[in-house]
Amino acid sequence: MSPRGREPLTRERVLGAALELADGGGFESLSMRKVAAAVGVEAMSLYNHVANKEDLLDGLVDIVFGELEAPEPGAADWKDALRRRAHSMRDVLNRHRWAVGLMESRVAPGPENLRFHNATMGCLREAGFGFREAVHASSVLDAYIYGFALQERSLPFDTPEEHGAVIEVKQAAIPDMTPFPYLVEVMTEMATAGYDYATEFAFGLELILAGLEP
Amino acid sequence: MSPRGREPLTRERVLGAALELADGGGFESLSMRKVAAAVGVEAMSLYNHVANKEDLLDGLVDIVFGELEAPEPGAADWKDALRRRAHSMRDVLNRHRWAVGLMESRVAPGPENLRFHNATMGCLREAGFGFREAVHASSVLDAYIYGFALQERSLPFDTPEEHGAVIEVKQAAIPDMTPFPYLVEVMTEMATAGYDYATEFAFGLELILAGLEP
DNA sequence: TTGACAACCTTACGGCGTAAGCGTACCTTA
DNA sequence: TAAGGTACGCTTACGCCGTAAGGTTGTCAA
Repeated sequence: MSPRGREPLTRERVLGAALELADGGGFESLSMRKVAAAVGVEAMSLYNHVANKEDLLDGLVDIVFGELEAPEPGAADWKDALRRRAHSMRDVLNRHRWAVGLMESRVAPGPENLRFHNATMGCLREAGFGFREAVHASSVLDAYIYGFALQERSLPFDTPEEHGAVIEVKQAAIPDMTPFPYLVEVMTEMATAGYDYATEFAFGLELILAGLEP
Repeated sequence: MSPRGREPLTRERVLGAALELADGGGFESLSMRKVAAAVGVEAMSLYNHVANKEDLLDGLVDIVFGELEAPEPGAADWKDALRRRAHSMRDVLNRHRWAVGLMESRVAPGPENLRFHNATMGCLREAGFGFREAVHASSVLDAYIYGFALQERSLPFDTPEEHGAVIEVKQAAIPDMTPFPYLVEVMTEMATAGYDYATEFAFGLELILAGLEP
């Protein structure tokens, strides 16, 4: 039980506060001191619940893995299962943009990580993919999904209006665009017609799914 | 001219030293003080040649863009031009693994960045792709390439022998793998047969290229 | 000769991750 | 009830980090 009435600090509370700070946009400035302040404690007290900052990040990444919709091994429509898996990953990675580069780079994979990858391989194997083919399929899908999330993360605007404004600023900052006529075309076209990431994502995803067969 | 005979420090020398440190594996611990020491100067002296650390990173990223093989607008075989572009990107991103997450996230794109993207769009437009289709094509290709590089970067081994060793360690660290039979299959299979990134990359690339037509 | 300027310097500030060790409230066992 | 152990919070301190402020010095143009 907790001393002095305050409800007890746990690893879950620490990770929850860190997740909130990271999602709030302050991932690159996320620090042990700020997490500690968010849970009303001094920095060093966190070390009773996480081994170090790396361990804290491992915990965050596994929470994100837990939010992903794992495909069901043995699903009737394996292609649709993979489609829904992909859209789930894009949604989740957009909620937690800081996580994009970290998902597959943890040395110590957490339980949700294992669960998710096991389900993906299971779905492919049960759909009739051979072992090598299943690895190929998950590799190309994940590369595309993470790569798309990476590109989507790096654009500093969300609405089409912001989009246009940013492009104008960028164009103004570059002294002479005449050597790059094809880029000028992209920028003017996008400034007027906007850009829809969801459509773009679906295009590439369907292209890849169409090329996959057991 | 330089005082005291020592050849003058330039932005290029600063970026060169920083690139060497980053490629040497110390990107996450790259600091202004270390770059300064590498060029025989105090940290604050760097600020005569770069605005700040962000500007230094912008410079590094543009150097990497400069190493990429840009496709030629109007190439006879546009598909092969894109294929060579993709392999060039994988090669370069493997030489500069720290750059993977940074390439498309710079607020201020450098001249080599502009040159490369202009060439890519030009190659697609001249191959007969409509404007929207060209954007689709470059989006799916780049997402795949960057995503693949991201996954390749995060694996902490290079040779098949190291690969096996790492897998054994990982498997030993996880208490009970029985809930994840499909993962066990992957790990044992890979430990014996190894894993070839080049083949894996080519598989996905050809799948995507096969699905692209003007 | 003078004065401006560029390039390198020292100093200092606030923030970082975390090692070391202290204090106190609680639980177990005698 | 008393004694000892343990869990969990705390303070302090170290060596890093990026960079603001401003000093020094060697080289030029006027």
